[in-house]
Amino acid sequence: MPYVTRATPPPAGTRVTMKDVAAALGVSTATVSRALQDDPAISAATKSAVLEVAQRVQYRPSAAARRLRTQSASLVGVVVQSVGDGYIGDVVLGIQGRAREFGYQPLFFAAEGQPGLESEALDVFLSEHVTQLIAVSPTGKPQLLRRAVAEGMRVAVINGDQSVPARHFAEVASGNADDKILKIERARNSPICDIRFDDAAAGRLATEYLISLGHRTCVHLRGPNVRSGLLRLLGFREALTTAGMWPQPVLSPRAPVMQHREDAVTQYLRAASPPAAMVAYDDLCAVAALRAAHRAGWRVPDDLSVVGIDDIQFASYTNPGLTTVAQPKYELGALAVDALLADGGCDARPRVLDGQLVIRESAGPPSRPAGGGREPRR
Amino acid sequence: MPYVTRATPPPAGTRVTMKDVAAALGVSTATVSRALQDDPAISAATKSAVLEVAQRVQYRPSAAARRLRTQSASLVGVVVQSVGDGYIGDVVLGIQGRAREFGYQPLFFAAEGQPGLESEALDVFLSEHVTQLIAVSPTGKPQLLRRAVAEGMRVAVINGDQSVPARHFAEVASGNADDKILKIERARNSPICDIRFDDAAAGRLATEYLISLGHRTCVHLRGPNVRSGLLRLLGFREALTTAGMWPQPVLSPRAPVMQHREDAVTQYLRAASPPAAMVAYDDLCAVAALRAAHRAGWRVPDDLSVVGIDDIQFASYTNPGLTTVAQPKYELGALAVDALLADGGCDARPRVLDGQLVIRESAGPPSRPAGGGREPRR
DNA sequence: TTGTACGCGTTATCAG
DNA sequence: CTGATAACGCGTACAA
Repeated sequence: MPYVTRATPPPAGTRVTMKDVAAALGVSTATVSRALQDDPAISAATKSAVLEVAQRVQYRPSAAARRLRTQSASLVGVVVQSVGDGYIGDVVLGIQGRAREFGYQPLFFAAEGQPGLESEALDVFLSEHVTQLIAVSPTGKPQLLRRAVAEGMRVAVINGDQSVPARHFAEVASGNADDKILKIERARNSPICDIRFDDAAAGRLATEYLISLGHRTCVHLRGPNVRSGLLRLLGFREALTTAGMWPQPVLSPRAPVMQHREDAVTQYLRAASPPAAMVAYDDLCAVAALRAAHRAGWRVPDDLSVVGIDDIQFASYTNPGLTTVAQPKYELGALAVDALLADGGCDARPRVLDGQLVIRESAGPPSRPAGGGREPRR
Repeated sequence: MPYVTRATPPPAGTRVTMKDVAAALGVSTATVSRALQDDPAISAATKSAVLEVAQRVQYRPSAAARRLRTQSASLVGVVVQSVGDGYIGDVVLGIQGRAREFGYQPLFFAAEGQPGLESEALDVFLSEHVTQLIAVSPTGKPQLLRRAVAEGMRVAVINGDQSVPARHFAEVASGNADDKILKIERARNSPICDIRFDDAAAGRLATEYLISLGHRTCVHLRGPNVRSGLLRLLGFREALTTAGMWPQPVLSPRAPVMQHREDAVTQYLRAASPPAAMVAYDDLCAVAALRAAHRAGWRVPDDLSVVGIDDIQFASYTNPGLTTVAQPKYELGALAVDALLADGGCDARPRVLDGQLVIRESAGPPSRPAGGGREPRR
């Protein structure tokens, strides 16, 4: 028999509604509705008939009508800071992929760190009946999040960060101030679920890898004054302490921009002598180190081993390819959705995910066989 | 007088509707509706009163109800292929920024090149009453776009590309086959508006820059077998022809992946001698060239000058910083919105935007002063 | 200038 | 198992 005759597509603007489907079968719209949502109280025969017709006439439910009727949206709002920072991509995919499994649709909004845009994002979400919100690495004030919970939204934060006083870094870099750090870790906002990367563990892992390669001198390139920066430094120190190699130098760029990072590394390299090893706050910092080393004529990894953290998109394209601790980006996104939607979204326990070492070419054993500790010769 | 008493936020789930606002003022919902949309037939007094109350009780219009009533959505669907390829970010911003000016909200969908996802994206858009669609550098079959126009959507394509036979590249690289290229350029889909980067001009600009620096030997690193690749090669050839330097070598990686690109460059470098110059298909190809040069011990830009095209996010972080022809990414996004929304969206003329040279460190004059043409000494 | 009444496409309740 | 009916929140033609 010939292929099903496709109804000619409606003249651009008209919609096929349930009424049309119902009329085509001589049943009521209620029946159609029931068939479409697998209501048990319906005969198998009519159900399949409805499904068949709906398919043939290209029926699509009106999200607006459904939303109006049910007063619930199946939408999850997502605020990201900057798109395309090489890290957000897979997180977005994780969110979209998992949300899809729940029949939810993500509604993305790029806030670019502007409070005005954040506020507008919330207005849009509210208008759209969005009740679930995911904030991806929010950097600014927690204003948006507070307002969101005040409006009755469930919110999950992926890698939320917060400023910490600069002196905490100095304390960790020199003395023993773990208790302070832990206190910061407690400061949580209750109706918000935290999904995060284990920064301390990542710092530890990166450092342990360099130690295992035989390095005896290992420097840290600090990140900005935020909690994740502090925790990665903490992990760095822990690994070194365990190995009996603490203390080691901590490089502090004057500002969290590429140029200052390069400067800090350049300055260090001038005073040091190969071979050395470095754990950078993140891949971007690692890239700054790579550039500084290149300019100073140090070869990577022969003279300087560098390990980054994050595994951004570009980590495999640096020169040489960057060894790094990868964030489980897709999973972070997926878990945020789970936190909001699984089991009715009543599970507010924070999730902490471990990183994974990705070995490329920027770190290797010290070129001269590792002997006892070697002091940089001035 | 004390600050306006804020009504306690509704108990999480309840919505403030027009009815509430109307009741608070003792007017009808029609009046409220009119006041909110600047209907001329309303007294200034009641209008301001309504506005004031609406503001105080945190009224937000229900997008769903409005959509159902007006049968139009103020939504623009956006399909991107891969998020976070370092290029999409600013385009997204341009779309969001301009859409906002029209009171439209972008609805993003990452299709990742999977036809299944593309189809689902369309279903979602249809359900959401989306009638305007933007596709950002679609790679796959034009299936999605065809279906979209069949469903009555207006669609704009940013940097749409299409496969071209591999032999066209060979023809351009050797003979004179411009007419074929132009024919390809004609093959357009009518109800679709094309917003695109001028690939040929970019190829020309990159090449002219190298020539202006004094290079007499200038090689091209080919991209994949798509139209943009062909056009950039064409621009490369035009610039060289004008300068009386054609022909020059065209490197053809066996497959459009980083490894093969590196291999192609490595192979060329082995047979050549410094100094040389190269125009890469895009920044990623340029990065491959940088890596190959680094491994072969050639210094950039002293021994090899490299110019990329696109100016992806990471171009300023390569080692050395990449000189490249920047796409006007934000503007591409903004113009796509204009094409759909400005003047009722009846303007289907294609827009072609020029690139801009961004000078960083990867290209410089040949280290030995440029004399007559120098042949690579085998 | 304002109010009344209706319908957009669904789903849920209540009869049958 | 199925049909009639009401209501979700808003915009608008029509009446006042």
